[in-house]
Amino acid sequence: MNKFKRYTVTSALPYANGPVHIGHLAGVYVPADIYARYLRLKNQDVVFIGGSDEHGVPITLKARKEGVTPQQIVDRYHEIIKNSFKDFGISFDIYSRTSNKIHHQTASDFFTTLYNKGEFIEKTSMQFFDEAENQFLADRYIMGTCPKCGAEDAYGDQCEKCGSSLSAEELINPRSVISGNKPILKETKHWFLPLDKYESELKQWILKDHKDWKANVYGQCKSWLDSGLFPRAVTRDLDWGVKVPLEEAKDKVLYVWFDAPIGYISATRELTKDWEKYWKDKDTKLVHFIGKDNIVFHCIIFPSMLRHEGSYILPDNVPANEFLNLEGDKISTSRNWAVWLHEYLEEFPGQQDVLRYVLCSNAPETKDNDFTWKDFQTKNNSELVAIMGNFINRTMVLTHKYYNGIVPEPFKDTEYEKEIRSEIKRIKHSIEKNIENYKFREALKEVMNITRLGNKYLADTEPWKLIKTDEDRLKTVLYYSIQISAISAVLSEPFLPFTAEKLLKMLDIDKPEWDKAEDFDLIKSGHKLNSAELLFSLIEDDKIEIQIQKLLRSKEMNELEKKTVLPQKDTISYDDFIKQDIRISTILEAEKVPKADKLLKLLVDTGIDKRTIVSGIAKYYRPEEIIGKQVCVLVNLAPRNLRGIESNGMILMAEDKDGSLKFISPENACGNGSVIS
RNA sequence: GGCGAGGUAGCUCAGUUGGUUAGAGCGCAUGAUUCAUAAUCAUGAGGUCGGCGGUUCAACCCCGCCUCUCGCUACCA
Repeated sequence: MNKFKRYTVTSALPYANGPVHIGHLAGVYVPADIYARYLRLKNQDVVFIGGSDEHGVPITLKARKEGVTPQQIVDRYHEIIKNSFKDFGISFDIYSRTSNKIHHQTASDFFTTLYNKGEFIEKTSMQFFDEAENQFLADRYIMGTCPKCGAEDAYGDQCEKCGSSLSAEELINPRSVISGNKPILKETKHWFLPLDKYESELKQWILKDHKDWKANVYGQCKSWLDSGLFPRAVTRDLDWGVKVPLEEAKDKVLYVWFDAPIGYISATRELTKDWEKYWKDKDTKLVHFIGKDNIVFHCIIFPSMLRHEGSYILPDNVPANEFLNLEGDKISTSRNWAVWLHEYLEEFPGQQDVLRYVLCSNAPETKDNDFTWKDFQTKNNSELVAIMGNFINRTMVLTHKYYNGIVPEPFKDTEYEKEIRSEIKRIKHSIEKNIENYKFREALKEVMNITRLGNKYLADTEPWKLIKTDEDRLKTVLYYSIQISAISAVLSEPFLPFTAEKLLKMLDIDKPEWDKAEDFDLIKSGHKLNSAELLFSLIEDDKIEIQIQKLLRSKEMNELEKKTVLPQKDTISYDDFIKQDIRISTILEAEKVPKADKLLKLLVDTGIDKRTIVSGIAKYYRPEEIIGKQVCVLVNLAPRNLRGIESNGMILMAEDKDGSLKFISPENACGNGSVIS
């Protein structure tokens, strides 16, 4: 680890449109914090950077919906996020935000440098423009009728009714979300980062030079690189964000993914005048902690920006984690299926380390993992309390009972003490090696092995018997137990900072350096220990039950949500209705469309003719079970090519709230071609 | 369908360049123990290492096919 003179550690910027939950913590902030705390204990020069990502369209939409400004939205969540991180002990050297002036300046300068070097390519295209509001409309700002399902409230990028991804030009009767007016198409110019040109250097840098990256990270990069990169727009027609520093683009802002990672740099600038050595010196090790959804930005796009700006170093590693699930289901903000950090801090006051411990020991380092409250309780009660808390308590109580809390003078080491010394040394090196390789789960296990070793030591030497038989031996055993306690305070600090602090206070010593934590003289003989307190407390069933009930309520709310029906559509005339020609038809043949997950190719007898229809029902019906079934078919729908097969009509389906589809069939057999009206 | 990551004891996970009886923690069972928040310590039960085939003297590890989970992506009217 001596290859580098200093470290720049960044953690993904949380998006300031909601609070932080355990998924964010387990994936990014807990590991990043452990890493940063460890480096500090090793007396390394380290900056640990965080901040809120405050730009982008979703924030402007949320603001509009609530009738407030985007700034008010981000102010609100920035405060919540920042405070909860602080209370949770995430030890940022700075937690900044991208709506800061210094960030706007930094991002703007960054763009200018790339612009002046001629890195960008410029492209002009037609985009929707709201004349009344005098602004271009992002895809999310346009609504219209979905060309695929006819839903009237499809967005410019996606129809939420049918799930199709769309481009704004496809919408029928597009309207501006802002004014309701019909937008016009207007020419607009944008700047693109030519990732395609960087392909070969990226291949060299990642695929050849960084085989050491985690399998999931390396694999995903390889996948992107192998399938070919394309230029990516770095500007948008919006008014919330960092203004593009060009006269001809004064109504445009930088695309949020372009400005957000620059936020790491801005925050460092805000932190120290010396910021450049953390970003531009070859002797600095840059590490980005992120979740797997961010791999492409941090491994491909941001490094390309850094490299071509010219003066920056590239990340040495990007240890991305997978996702954490909650009680078997995906964590979801919109479904309120989450454990929110700010709520945890209120409901489990003073128990930050329990959550830190559970999230680290079960961190999704190699694959998605599951957080359950039962597991949370077990890990607290039978690991933190029973192993670590218990050993400390035993040591404290014995010392107070036999020597009034005064650390005794050791008599003579036996083979056992020599073993203890070498085992502690091994554990310490193992923790170091694992942290340096981003294996925090394994490192934490070794931390627990320290007090596990202590418990065994006490059981084997039986100091409660020695008091009657061999006091010299007793003094040695207690001395060693106290040293083990002090060592565990140091080596557990990155993982359990609150506990470490409490323990040091009990032992009444200052925080020693990491490298001293293999010497057995952190506390001198004759030193007086403070009174014993419990490091951890048992968590009873009722406390866990409350949390489980809380989640069940979320589930019930979601069920209720499912039962709410869509509002009635606008009134239509009878003439509108009878334009649709719906007939009873019988399915004659059915087969899966190759290379498509959802499609079945059907031959149906409509009474009028026998025709082919392609339908997206493969997830709900198997071909063989639907042959002979009577269904309703919209027969006069314009034909459409799907996967190269012409589909002549549409099978009418009932769609449940969970998205599952069911046929509409006549109660009794009915002649093919019967009209439905 | 394509790509990526996974599928190892009841649960959560390790398994280094293929080499004799596959490991850990928790949980479980039995025994020991009392300094300790019934916590601790010892011992043990429990796995055809997702399935099939191949390479090899030898495969959890390499190759092929299949299957399940997660993510990205394509296809639903």
